[in-house]
Amino acid sequence: MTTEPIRVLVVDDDFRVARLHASYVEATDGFAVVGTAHTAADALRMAADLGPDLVLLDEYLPDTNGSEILRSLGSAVLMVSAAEDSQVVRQALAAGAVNYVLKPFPPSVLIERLVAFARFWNLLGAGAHLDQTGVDRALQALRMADSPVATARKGRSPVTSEAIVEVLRAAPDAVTAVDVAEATGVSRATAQRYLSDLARDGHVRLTLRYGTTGRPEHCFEWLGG
Amino acid sequence: MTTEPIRVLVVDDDFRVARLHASYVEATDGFAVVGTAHTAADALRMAADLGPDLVLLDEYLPDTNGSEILRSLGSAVLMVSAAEDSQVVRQALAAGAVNYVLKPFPPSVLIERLVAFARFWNLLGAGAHLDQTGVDRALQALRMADSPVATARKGRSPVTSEAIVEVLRAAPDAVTAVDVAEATGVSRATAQRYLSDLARDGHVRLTLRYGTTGRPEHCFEWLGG
DNA sequence: GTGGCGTTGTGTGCGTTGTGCTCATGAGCC
DNA sequence: GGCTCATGAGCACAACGCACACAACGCCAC
Repeated sequence: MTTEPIRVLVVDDDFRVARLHASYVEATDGFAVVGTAHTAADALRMAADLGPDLVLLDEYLPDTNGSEILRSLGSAVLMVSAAEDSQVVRQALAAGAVNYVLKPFPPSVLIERLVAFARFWNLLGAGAHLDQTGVDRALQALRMADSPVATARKGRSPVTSEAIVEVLRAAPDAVTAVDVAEATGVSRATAQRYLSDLARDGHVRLTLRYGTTGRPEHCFEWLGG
Repeated sequence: MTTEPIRVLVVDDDFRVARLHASYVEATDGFAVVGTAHTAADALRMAADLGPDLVLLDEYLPDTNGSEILRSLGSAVLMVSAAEDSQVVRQALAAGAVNYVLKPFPPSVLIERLVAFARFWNLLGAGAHLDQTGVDRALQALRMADSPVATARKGRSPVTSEAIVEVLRAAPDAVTAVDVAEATGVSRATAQRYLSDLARDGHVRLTLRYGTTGRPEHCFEWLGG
């Protein structure tokens, strides 16, 4: 699992912010910061010199906008910006940013997305032949962090969500809704509500237990993240 | 909800394939084909002239590779390619392709992803301010079509259907209902229910094995798609 | 050759069991 | 004190396995 680290170039006009982001990257398993830039010109030069796998790019730079140089960097780009205008976001994502993080953000938001990117990167790094399913799995891994587990979805409580995820993490293998209900103390119906959310967002793998008569029971397995 | 259509440029070296893909695009609500190109040079020129919102790009072009011009097109790119090498796929996705469809594919695969792209596009087109949740929702919409939800028929489970298709894909040649039942864990009756559905919809080829006494056994062979 | 018979796998009604939805209730938050 | 919102109970139905009727072959006697 431990292949060579993903080489990251951090770009932000504010050198303190850049240092902060770099520290987040360094703190994430499988990542290494290879450089830091504060202007678009520097970013382009360093990207060409260092050939990073990923660039953390700010939208607001002193010489030009981040989205202007996005295509010229020659590597994957994760936008980190305070630009909330949807046109700007759409432009950046259409131009090829793999993700878009709005400043300010807690460290976990960036780290989770880095982890997701790493999983995506490694899934496609095996060098083997792929089918459509393999491509889709990789893309889904990339999007896994986009719906945080402690989500603020309608009718769902972050506390309960956290408790259920904790049970799934601790479980050695697949568990049923009833197992989760008993372990957390919530009712079966509530456990199923949260578990089906997690399955829909791809955080857990859903399998069915056959063999007994009656409708098959759902088994949930945590997929990390 | 019906804003102006998404303008698409179709690029494929084979003009028949390009025409086919263009017909898929035209058949999808909210999309309009603004041009067709067969070489990388043409694609670049037409992209600059027409300013499409989305480019359907083939990897294999007579003058250069699709991923080479991916960054220079100035619009969102959906890769349509037969290149199964994971390095190529990773390169293209890192360079900014919003999706990657492996040829050959049934029309539904492309159309579903186009619809997903339209949802993504419109979610970010409102022009309003966004928060992180809004960005994530848009990205999630883009990935919605990537998990092929197999069946919506009454009394059939998508999960079971997926499991059975997986066995059929993995099988080197034709398998019987009992083989599928043992491999997945479902009963023979259930396996036969799903297999006969697949056969009726034309996803598997059904052959009969004679020679032994008794009723001939059905053998199922995956047909791709 | 042909019709009856045994054999083997297929298809379907039925009971069973778990899921997901709706609605009313109790816990927080102004 | 009214409001929202997550939870639990109850219920409709979804999706299995089981068992049996039936279908489609090979075999053999005539």
